[in-house]
Amino acid sequence: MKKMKKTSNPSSYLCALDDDDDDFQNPICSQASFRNPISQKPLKPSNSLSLGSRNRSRKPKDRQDSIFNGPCKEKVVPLESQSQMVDDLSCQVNLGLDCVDPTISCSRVDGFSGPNKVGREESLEEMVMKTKGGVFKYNSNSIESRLLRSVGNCAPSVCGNDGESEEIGVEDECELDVLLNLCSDGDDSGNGRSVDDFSDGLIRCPLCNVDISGLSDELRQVHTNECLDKGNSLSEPVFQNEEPGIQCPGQVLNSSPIRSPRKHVDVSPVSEWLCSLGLSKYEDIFVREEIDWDSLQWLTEEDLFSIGVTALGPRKKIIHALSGLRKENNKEVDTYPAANSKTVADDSSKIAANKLITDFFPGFVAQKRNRNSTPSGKNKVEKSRPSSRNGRSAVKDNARKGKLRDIPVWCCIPETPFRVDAFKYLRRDCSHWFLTHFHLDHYQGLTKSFSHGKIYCSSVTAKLVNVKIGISWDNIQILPLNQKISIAGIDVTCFDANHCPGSIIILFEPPNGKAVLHTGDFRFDEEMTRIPALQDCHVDRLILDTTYCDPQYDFPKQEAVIQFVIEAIQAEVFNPKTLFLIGSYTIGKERLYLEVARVLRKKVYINAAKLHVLECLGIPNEDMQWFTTNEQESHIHIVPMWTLASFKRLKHISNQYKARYSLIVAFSPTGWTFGKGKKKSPGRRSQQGTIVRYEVPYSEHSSFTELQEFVKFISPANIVPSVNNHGPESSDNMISLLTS
DNA sequence: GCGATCAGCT
DNA sequence: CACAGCTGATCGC
Repeated sequence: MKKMKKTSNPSSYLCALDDDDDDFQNPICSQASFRNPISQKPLKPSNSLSLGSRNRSRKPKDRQDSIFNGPCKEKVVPLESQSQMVDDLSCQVNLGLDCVDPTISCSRVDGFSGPNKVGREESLEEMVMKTKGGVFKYNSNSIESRLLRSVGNCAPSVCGNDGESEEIGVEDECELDVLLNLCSDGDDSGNGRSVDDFSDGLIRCPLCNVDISGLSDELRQVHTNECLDKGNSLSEPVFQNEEPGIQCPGQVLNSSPIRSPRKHVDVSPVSEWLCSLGLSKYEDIFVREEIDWDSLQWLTEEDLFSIGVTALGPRKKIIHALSGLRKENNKEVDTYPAANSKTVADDSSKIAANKLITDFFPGFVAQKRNRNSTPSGKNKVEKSRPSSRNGRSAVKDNARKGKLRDIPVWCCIPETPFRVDAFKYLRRDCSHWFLTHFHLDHYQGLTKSFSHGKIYCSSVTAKLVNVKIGISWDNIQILPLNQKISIAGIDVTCFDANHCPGSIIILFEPPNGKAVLHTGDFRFDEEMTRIPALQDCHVDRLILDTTYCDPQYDFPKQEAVIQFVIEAIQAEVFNPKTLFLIGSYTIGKERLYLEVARVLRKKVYINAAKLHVLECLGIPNEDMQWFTTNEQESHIHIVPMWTLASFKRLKHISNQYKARYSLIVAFSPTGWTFGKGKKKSPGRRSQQGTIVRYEVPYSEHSSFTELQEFVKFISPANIVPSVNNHGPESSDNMISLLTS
């Protein structure tokens, strides 16, 4: 495999002292941290730390000075800032390399690996059991364990072709194929004209191929709707190629575009619906009885019995689901007046024909809007909204008209009936919803009323989805790590994304050989390059987490930052009147504070809600012991990130704890610390009175160089940035940065 | 009253 | 500028 770039070049993190007193940097610490290849040299447990055993011998004054001067003092001071530093160095704490004993193996950074580092496969059942029993090991997400388990796991990839074979006949293409290809998401996978084919700069009608570039959005819609109406008269063939969407788990997808003769009754939505209920075995019966979507609604329990669904369980399941369906249909009828039915996509019985016309230009409208919106607009899982002036009424308007928001291209997997992190765009033409991890911007739109099929995610995410949102286990399918499984006839393999607990990277391998790798949010790790499935697979489309797709974001490895935080705390931990605060998200940053606890052998305080969440992560008991919900037991508190965002809030906390603590030291772990104009240090320090805040570049997203490494490793034919993708311009920009 | 959605904010 | 949220207002049921 290729040689990884060393991001922790000591010199790159050295910088001059900040001009601003309030934003003082300690370059000494940064150097100490980055010289230390922590990933190879384990941290030393605190009980054997040499640092004056945590400064017990220091005088009170020294203590005060120490924390205000930065966390760690090194004997060797970089030349450029020595003179400025000297005044501040009032204590001789020697941290950094000197206190690291390379002979002591601290389990740490692979603390997230562990008991599950076993060289065996973990069956789906086992995973479900473990998850349900609350003992699923978080560590099983570790790269090591994952790798071990992946050995021998990955069957020869079906996508190992040269990327040129177009087995789904290009020559068989007809207008309807084109339409269906476009429906599948504007895929550029080769057969048929797709949005990417507009590279001639012209926007063409997907149906008649006439150049409609000169028309406004509205007129394009009108034009294409007219074509659609014409096309509807051929409604029968419209469904001919819809089969991929109705494949059931385990079924082998027929890659030939020429399908077996179709019945006149369209049962595909029914089949899909049955699959979503886990009752695909009754599909044949429904086909035989020619039960289409309409007649489905009228089925009674007696009918079911008479056609052969004799088992009570499935019968009840179907009846229950039908009643929900009817309710929903009534709702839809109310919400979407018949006059607008032409543009209503929310009817599974008309999957293709009634697709929103804007869906035929995936990304286009959204991109255009995004270009008009402020560049600061968060774009993750799309945040394109109409102008804020009358945004709300516009949204309402759209809802009334039955318009659905366009699904961003990075939420769709071409040639599959799958959507990824697309719960904001729920609709009934899809019943396979993948969730890469449990962060709000990825599961937004998912509520306990979800009834759109199955949610596919890791066991940790599954548990959170169940516990925190209230989704029934019936609607959740746990994806095993490093194990190729077949869903709707498409090979799917998941890998640990090294983002937050339960986060996954997903490899989709449709029968056409054009594999799609969706990273979700991820932090690249060299270990990923040793995953056989990723080594062997030719990835046609890489849907990439481009959060930090800018060379300025070249932050250090997590281990280095963890070390920095540990040292910073160590430098002051002797002082019982110091309160340490570490920021975290709902999930995320666990590795940081758990490591702090383990190395310092100090419990950290979390509130009950946080404990509840952590219990879902399958953290081993030996690690759970470091958490306490009794705040008296700890002076290291885990708090939400935004608590640390402003000194105003910190002061509020300070006041609350006036009696107990005279000093607050807060750590805000965020990659943005490395933004423009920010100092390249592992701990940007600022202070107001008795409150000290470190912004530490602890990121759970890939740095720019890591992104480059990953792209080089995957060598995809196409890249689709999933973050900060405001349209072709920004997308192309990011891609050229990555591949330069 | 409750859940969902959204704007504004950090 | 914004990781991944939170808070409060509003809306629909």
